[in-house]
Amino acid sequence: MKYRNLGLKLTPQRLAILEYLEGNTSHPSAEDIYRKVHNEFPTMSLATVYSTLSALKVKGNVLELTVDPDKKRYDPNTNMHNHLICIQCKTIIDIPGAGSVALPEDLGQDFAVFKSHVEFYGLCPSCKKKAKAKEEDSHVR
Amino acid sequence: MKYRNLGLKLTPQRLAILEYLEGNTSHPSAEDIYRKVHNEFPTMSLATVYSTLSALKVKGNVLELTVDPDKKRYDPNTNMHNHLICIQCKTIIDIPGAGSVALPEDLGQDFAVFKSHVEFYGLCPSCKKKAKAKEEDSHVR
DNA sequence: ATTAATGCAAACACTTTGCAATGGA
DNA sequence: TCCATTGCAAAGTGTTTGCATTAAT
Repeated sequence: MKYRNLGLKLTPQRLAILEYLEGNTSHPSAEDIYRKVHNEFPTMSLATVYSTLSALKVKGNVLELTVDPDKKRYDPNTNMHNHLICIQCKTIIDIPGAGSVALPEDLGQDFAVFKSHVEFYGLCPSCKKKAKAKEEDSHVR
Repeated sequence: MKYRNLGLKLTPQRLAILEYLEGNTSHPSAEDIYRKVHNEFPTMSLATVYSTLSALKVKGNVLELTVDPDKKRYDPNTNMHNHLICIQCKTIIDIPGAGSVALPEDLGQDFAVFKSHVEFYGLCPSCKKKAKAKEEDSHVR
């Protein structure tokens, strides 16, 4: 099975969390994960979610995002990518972008940069469409 | 006086906070601000710090940063700039960078981007120097 | 005189911890 | 069997809120 080599004991709880996370691009919080997995697994506790996330983070199988001012979000996509935060609906959307952004030239010597992460603040496709429709509507009136 | 046009009542507490923030590049947390200002102003309460920060944020005089996983940090520099988080000493350092980073070309139509913020993860000048010294030391041994 | 701001304490939200019981390896 | 993991509850942070008092305008 695909999770065999994680170096973690594969409890049913962990499998349920891993399955929920697999390919998930919704950047769920611990609470989000708990709610979902709790359905199929009523005995699951929130502490277990936190402990599993912590273990996965250490193993490098999950990224802890600090894009939400209220709570940590988790991302099973550990490949380098960026995020757009929709200022309207607050959705967090993956934005491809492999290479690390470069520091301004004159600073390159002073710092060592290992990775970078870009937060775009704007409108997601859905909210952009709505805003455009609203704007056109106001022209007609 | 320079804070007259904020549209806020200028209480001594607020003046003390504004003065502490003026030109400050340390990205302090609410607690940091409280501790400092509490010295010269023993009656100052933490709730007042939070309420003042909230008012300043609304007025656009302070930025609330979400770069620290543990707490919010505040930045009186509201001009567009980026940040480097030193993975060694955890310091947050301003990195110039005016223009908004561009989205990947093929996504430009779907999204609307108003601003962007780059987080660089690496070593600050001081920690880079230390790391280099240590490395050279190990060559000699 | 009005009305917003203060300070305190209580409430809240998120996350971590201690520990006995459980169950993978 | 052994030791990591679970679930629960309690505790720990950071932040917000309610409210009577105070003070800026």
